[in-house]
Amino acid sequence: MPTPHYGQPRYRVIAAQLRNRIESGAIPPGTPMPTENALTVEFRASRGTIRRAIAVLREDGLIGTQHGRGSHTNAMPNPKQTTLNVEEKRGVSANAELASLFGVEIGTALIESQSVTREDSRVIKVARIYRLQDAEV
Amino acid sequence: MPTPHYGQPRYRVIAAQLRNRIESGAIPPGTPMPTENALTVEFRASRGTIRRAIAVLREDGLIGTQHGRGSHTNAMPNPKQTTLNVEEKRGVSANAELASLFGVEIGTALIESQSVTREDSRVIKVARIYRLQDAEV
DNA sequence: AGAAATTTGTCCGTATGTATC
DNA sequence: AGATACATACGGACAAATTTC
Repeated sequence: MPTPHYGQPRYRVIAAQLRNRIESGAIPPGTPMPTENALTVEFRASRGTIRRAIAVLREDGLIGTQHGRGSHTNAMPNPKQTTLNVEEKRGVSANAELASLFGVEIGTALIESQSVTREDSRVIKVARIYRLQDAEV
Repeated sequence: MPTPHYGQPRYRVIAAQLRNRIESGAIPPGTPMPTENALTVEFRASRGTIRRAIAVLREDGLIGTQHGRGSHTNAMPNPKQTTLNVEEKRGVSANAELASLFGVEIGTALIESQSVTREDSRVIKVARIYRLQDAEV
């Protein structure tokens, strides 16, 4: 068979279909994936191509694979929806503690960038990062 | 030829040797890597094995590859050495601002975890992450 | 501009090694 | 021990992007 890969290569097309099955819930979290052999039959693709497709899903964290056992869908790390952040920058003066850490005088100008993480609109984490003003992003 | 991969598979051994060449400066940043064909000759390995070794280096960010052109070593993003962190946790009381963000009363106990990033022993970044006490890690 | 050569990308088939059941 | 399933490796073929002539 020739090897024309118009647009998307086969392994990506197969990966997309498998991804669909997982994200749609057809293969629930924690359940085993079909074996490589079964997939070669279903998609009429060589084992190498199937393995590449599986590798894509593994890199994306959708499945895990164990030697001799097989692949299984992962329990999604974020079943709760909308864990997003917003960021905000402002200038602050170094207090005694920060001044000591940075090795500068008290009152030196710092940049504080704050990001807030929410889980279902509830704030669960606030991160503040302090840098000297001269630092390149 | 048989395919015994005692300990490390061939593609990892080859990747390690190439990595050495890059990190030692034998192949300076920004210069082209040997072609896949040249590497198959040098290491007496199949092209597939060579390609896997190259993929390892690419995933590690040491090289870049372009279709039809070849691979080239990357300019290291951090020529400065020792960008490391230390972490430290302590309990704090929510001030007005944090209390407002978390939607709790002023004075509520929070956990502050602080990490300090240094570049050549100089502090360049201080990050503070605040969470509620009930949060799971 | 166009053809040829070079180089990486995809795919197949097969064989063997290694871990698990 | 045997069967099953994933891991590594080889060789060959063709596709696609780039460079060279």
